[in-house]
Amino acid sequence: MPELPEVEVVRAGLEPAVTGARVLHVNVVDGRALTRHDGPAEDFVERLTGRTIAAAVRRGKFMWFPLVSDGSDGSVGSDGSVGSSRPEALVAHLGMSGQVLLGRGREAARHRRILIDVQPSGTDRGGRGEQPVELEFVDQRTFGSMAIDTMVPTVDGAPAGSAGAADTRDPGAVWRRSIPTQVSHIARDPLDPAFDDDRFVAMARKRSSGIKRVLLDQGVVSGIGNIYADESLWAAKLHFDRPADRLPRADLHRLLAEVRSVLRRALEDGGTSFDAQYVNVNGQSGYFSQRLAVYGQQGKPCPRCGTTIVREAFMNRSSHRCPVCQPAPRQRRR
DNA sequence: ATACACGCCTGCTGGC
DNA sequence: TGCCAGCAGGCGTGTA
Repeated sequence: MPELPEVEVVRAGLEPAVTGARVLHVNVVDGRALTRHDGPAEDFVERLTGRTIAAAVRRGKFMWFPLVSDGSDGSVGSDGSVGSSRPEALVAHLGMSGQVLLGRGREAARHRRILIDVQPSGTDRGGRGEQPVELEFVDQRTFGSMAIDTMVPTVDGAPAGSAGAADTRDPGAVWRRSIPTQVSHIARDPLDPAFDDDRFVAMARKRSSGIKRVLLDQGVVSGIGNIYADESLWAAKLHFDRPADRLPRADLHRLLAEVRSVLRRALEDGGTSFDAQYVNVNGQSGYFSQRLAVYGQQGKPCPRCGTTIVREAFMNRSSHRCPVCQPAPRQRRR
């Protein structure tokens, strides 16, 4: 279940391979991987083939790869677009079980959905032509997908997301301040320098639902899924069903700080893996699962107080908490 | 506007 | 031992 740290690991892994690379060939093995693409597979292939990838960007759990036309230097057109046409990007969401693997001549993964062959730029490595690289989009449950989407300017004028080295290398590029249409409704994530803490607190305090529901609402704050929601709430000593509009501002700010701490630690460990479903671009697992305090830890002692962790139903999914550190709210609603 | 159920999908697990 | 219901869960959509 890739959440922000897992997606960022993938983005960072792809960045050196795809930045400046030219798309040589596209093979849609399974059309279900294009559910986010507005058009047939042929259209996807046509609009991607021959394009050059400017960077690898991420906001929350979405990744995208701004496309420039071949030969373009990324210059700004009169309409504010990059290159000669409307700005476009290859958008990718890993869904529940998506992976992007890098390599050449690898044995085909069982749930291979899309293959993209790219020619790395190679110009910064002595000018010697590098071998083509294969991007393999693998997705067991097909909740993930790719698409070619047009981009629109960010509403706040700030960079659209995390772009690794391009954050400092290309701060002024038009694509930095453009976001794919289908990602534009997604809120910034807590690791984004342009994330507005006060705005998050204000939005949360207008919601009568439980705080966990708010954490999982990608329109309020992005990148958090069930695992990191539970971990963050445990760290902040908050029960998942505490009505968000009754939480003191200080608690929400504290929660935000814990969210960031959890996400950063998970990132350091290469993400959370329970099985082979989440891996980096080289097929390797992350190690954060060994540091989980509550998620999947039902029956085990709370790392803080020793009380047995419980698992409960919430929002048609499971929540994990310490009954002592995270007591149920006094007045349950509904 | 917000809240919430549902469908999408495959593979694993637990119960009978 | 074998089978199948239930579960895992992010996101878009539809309905209230």
